Amino acid sequence: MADGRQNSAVRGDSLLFLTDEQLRQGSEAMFFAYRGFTADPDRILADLTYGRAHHRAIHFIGRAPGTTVNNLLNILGVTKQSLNRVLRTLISDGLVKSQVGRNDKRERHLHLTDAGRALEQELSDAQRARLRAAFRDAGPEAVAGFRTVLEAMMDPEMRASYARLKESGT
Amino acid sequence: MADGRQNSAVRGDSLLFLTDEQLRQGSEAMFFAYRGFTADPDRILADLTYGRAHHRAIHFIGRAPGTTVNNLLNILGVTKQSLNRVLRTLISDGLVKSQVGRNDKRERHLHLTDAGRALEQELSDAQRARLRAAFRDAGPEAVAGFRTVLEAMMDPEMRASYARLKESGT
DNA sequence: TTGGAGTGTCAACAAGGCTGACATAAAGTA
DNA sequence: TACTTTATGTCAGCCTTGTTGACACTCCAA
Repeated sequence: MADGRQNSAVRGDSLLFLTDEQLRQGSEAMFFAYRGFTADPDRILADLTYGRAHHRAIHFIGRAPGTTVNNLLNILGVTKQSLNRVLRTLISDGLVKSQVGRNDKRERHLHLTDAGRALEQELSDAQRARLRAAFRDAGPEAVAGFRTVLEAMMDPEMRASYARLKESGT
Repeated sequence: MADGRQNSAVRGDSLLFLTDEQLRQGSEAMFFAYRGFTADPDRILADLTYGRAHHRAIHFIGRAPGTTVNNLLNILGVTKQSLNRVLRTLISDGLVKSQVGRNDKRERHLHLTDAGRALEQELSDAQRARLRAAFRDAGPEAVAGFRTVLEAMMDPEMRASYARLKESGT
C-alpha cells in the first residue's frame, strides 16, 4: 500500500489519519486489543464450566440489578434460547436469581446472589486490572479519545444502551 | 450525566479517569464497539458459508502475502486444527493458494488468489467504512488516543505482532 | 374472550474453539 | 548415516455458543 494512491490522503495533511493504511491498522489494533481485553476473565472462566457468555450475563445483571430477560436480550444481542441456556445454568448454580415481576408477572427480574456478586467481582477485577494499567499508561487524553472513537463505532441502538448504562452508573 | 461526557479525566494530574466506574464504562464501550466493528463483515460472510474465522485468515494472508501457516497461527492465536479447517475450505474454494517453500520445503506459503483478494477487498471496505466514519467523527487526536489505549491493552506478544504488521504496511 | 407479549423449553443444527493422536516430509544434528 | 525436531496436515471427538423452528404457559389489554 503506497501512500501515493490513497485517495483520502491527497486531500490534505489533516486527513492523513483516514488513509486505508491507518484504518487497517485501526482494525488490527481492535482485533489484538480485544484479545487482550478478554484474556484475563477467560482464564478464570476456563476453570469453572463457564464461558464468555456467562461473563457477559453476569456483568450486565450486576450492572443493572432487577433487569428483565428481554432487556438483557437487547443488550447482549443474542437469541432468547441462547441466553436462556446460560441463565439456566447460572440460576441452578445459585449465581443468579430470577424473580417474577410484581406489576407484570410475565416478566422475570434478574439479580445476582452473593455468590454471583463474588464471581462478578473476581471477573471484573481481572478485566479492570488490565484496563487500568492501559489507561494509566496512555493518560487521560488518550482515554478520552479511546472512548470517543469506540462510541462512534457502535451501532445506534448499542450506543443508546451504552448511554443508558453510563447514566445509571453515575 | 450533567455535562455531556463526564470528563473528570481531562485534568492531567487527576486520577479520576481511573475510577472503577470509568473502567467499567471502558469495558462496556469495548464490548459494544466490538459488536459494531464486526457487524458489517459478518453480514457479508453470512451469505457465503463463511464466518469470522475465515475473515481473519483472509485478512492476515492479504496483509502479509507469502506468510507461513505457523506465522498465521501465532497471529491468530488458535490451534492448527482450527486454522487448518478454515484454510482447507478457503483453498478448495479457490480463495487462497498454498505453495511449498523454496528454501524450506516443509513450510507452506499462503497467498490470496484473485478471488480471495476480491473478497478481502469487499470485507475490508465494509469494515473500513464504519471505522472511517468513526475516525472522522472523532477527529485525529481522539484516534491517536484510541490507538494508544488499544496498544496498551494488548498482550506483549500481540503488541509485537501488531508492530510488525504496522511496519510492513508503511 | 381473544390476540399478542414475555418467557421458558425442547430439538436440531452449525461454527469454531479445544485436546489428543498419528502421519509425513524435510531439515538439522550427533 | 541415524536420530530428532520442525512444519504441516488430518482424523476423531468434545465443548461453548450461536442459530431456527415449534410449542406451551401466563398474563395484559382491547
